[in-house]
Amino acid sequence: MGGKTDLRLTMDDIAAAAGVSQMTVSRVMRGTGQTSDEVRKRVESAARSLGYVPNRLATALRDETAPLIAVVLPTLGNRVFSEVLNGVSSTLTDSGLQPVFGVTEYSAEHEEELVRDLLSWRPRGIVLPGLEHSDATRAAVRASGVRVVEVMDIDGDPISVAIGLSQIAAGRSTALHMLSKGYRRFGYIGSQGGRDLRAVKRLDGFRSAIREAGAQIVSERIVAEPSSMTVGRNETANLLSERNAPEAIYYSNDDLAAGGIMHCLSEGIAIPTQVALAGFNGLAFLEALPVRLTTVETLRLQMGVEAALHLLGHRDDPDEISNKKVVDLGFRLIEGETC
Amino acid sequence: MGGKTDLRLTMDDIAAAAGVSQMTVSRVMRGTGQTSDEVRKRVESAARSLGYVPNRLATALRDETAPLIAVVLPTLGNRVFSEVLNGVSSTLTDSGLQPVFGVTEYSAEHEEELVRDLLSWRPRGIVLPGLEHSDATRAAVRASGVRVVEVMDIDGDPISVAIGLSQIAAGRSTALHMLSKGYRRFGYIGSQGGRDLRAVKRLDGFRSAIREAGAQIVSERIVAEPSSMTVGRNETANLLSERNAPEAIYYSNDDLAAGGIMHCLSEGIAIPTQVALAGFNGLAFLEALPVRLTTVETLRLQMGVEAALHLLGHRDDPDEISNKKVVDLGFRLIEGETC
DNA sequence: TTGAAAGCGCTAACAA
DNA sequence: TTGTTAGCGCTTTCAA
Repeated sequence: MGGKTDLRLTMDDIAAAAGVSQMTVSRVMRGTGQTSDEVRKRVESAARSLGYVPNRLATALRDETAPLIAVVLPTLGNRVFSEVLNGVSSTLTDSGLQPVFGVTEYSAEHEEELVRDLLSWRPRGIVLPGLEHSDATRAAVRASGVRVVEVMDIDGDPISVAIGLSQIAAGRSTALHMLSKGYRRFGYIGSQGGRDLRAVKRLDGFRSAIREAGAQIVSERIVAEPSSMTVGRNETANLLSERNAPEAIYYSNDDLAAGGIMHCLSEGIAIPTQVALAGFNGLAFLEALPVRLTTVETLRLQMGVEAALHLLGHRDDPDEISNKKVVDLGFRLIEGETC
Repeated sequence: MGGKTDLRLTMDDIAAAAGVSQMTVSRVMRGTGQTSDEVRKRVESAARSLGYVPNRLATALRDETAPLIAVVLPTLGNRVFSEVLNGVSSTLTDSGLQPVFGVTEYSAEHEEELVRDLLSWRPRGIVLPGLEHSDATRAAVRASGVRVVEVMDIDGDPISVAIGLSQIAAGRSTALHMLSKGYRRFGYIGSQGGRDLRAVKRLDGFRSAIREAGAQIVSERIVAEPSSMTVGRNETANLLSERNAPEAIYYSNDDLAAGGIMHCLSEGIAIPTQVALAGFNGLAFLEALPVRLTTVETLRLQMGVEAALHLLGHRDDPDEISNKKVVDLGFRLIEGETC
């Protein structure tokens, strides 16, 4: 009971300074129960002057859950995921919850470990990217009993709630649009070495529609690197220099497609007459390009927002029987000048 | 002491299943102390089969500190900060620490509240953006005793460790380059309504060099919105349509400047003969543009990495006497084709 | 090599 | 209106 030498202040310190019990400090801090104005003022001024910061670890331990929302992201290198994170984060402001996050770099093993790590914080909820997870990951989430939302994709069987769009339908839709413009010979440019499973689904949807129409994909280039405008530009150059080059190119996302536009602008290649292009995501910067890209608009920010609202309990819970729910935010094909 | 109905497993549950004491489970989990192979195996298999997930809240409460690194960001809407976050996050992988973060939206009051919230997790360290913080924020950080790193800027007095670059020098350096090319009448385009204090410092540095040379800034346009290519494109159009339009434009960052390039490409305005442009940051996507922007390269990812390493204790501690340290990562003027 | 006791800082429940 | 007690799940200390 000697003098406190630690920097960390506890409610006991404030209690001593204010001449009340520690429990009274707790009540004043939380504004619960009845406390006389007199005492409240004494406690508040003691807390302020000593610079008391509550210890949420203790509260969380007591409550058996921490005011945290865990967010798993494939990468921070792609705007798309920082937009989802932004949606979660901004929705959490003023809710008293904090986001904790980790990045998998598109690896299922990393995801498994990361999910375990994040769950050990006893978060109020967890946001996962996509619907493909290892059995162990699924089991860990289920066993934890925390609310889960899987974002981005709805083509598959969610653990509980999925919020996103049909990636397959988005790919098909792009194909149908391009086919309607009369293109028959297609190229595809992707990145991440095929580890982005949503991109794979889009390509599947795209490919099936192309085949059904009797048209063909003459070349698919999927590089190992992350996507970027530079990669898109270089791969477009490579693709167009192949003999038997395609009339139209489908890119796995807007960054790559914008790189394609840049290549054409630099080389004086006419769009869409010499080559047609289509992207995916509808990123804001496309508006500023000299040529408007045809793309599929997705609602990344809103996915984060809706996910957070679900985890906060401001949305309907999953259906009682199946314990599952799918929220299709849809997509919109935006016809630009590139096909 | 009845049967456990909760989903949450504790070491007691594992202990019961393995027929040992809870303390033995703790030892096995952490791999400390001596445990017989026999017992270790029993405990490990019980933990695995029951799906035990440790409760870090309890450990953290006991340890008086949580294995967390708190990160404060002005916004997630700007690539620059997600790159810093990425640097922190990737450096933390395999260190056993998790990033928790929050966004201030460039508001000092939000920052104050956010910092208090984050400190209540008893993190191992905290990363703050820039050197300008309210007295209360500074006091809270100091009182908490956690390690702090301030990133992005080194023009000022750090709380402890600052890692970044001289924003003022970066602005001056750009001005000197443009002056050396013979431009005398300048324009400036910024965003965030002047709330981005690093941008303000760059402009100060730019302005002083321009004045010293006897040249002038004929127009400054600072919009309230966040920066984007679209804003840059529109504001460039506005600036160039003013009578008495400038010969050269300095933008507060690359997104805005890239928008300027797009405007010129679309309108057939020759760069740099009709108008010269310069940006700031050296973002990767610039490489893909048809016209290479003259800009100042900064090391966002590295700032995050260095900040995390400091907080992990893998870098020198601040000087014993002053308790402060400044790490100047510098910047590099990249001469493109725009001035 | 294993176990029992105490306590980290907080809050629910009960008592005064 | 205020205070006391017990305990959240771990780990440190001491004992067996």
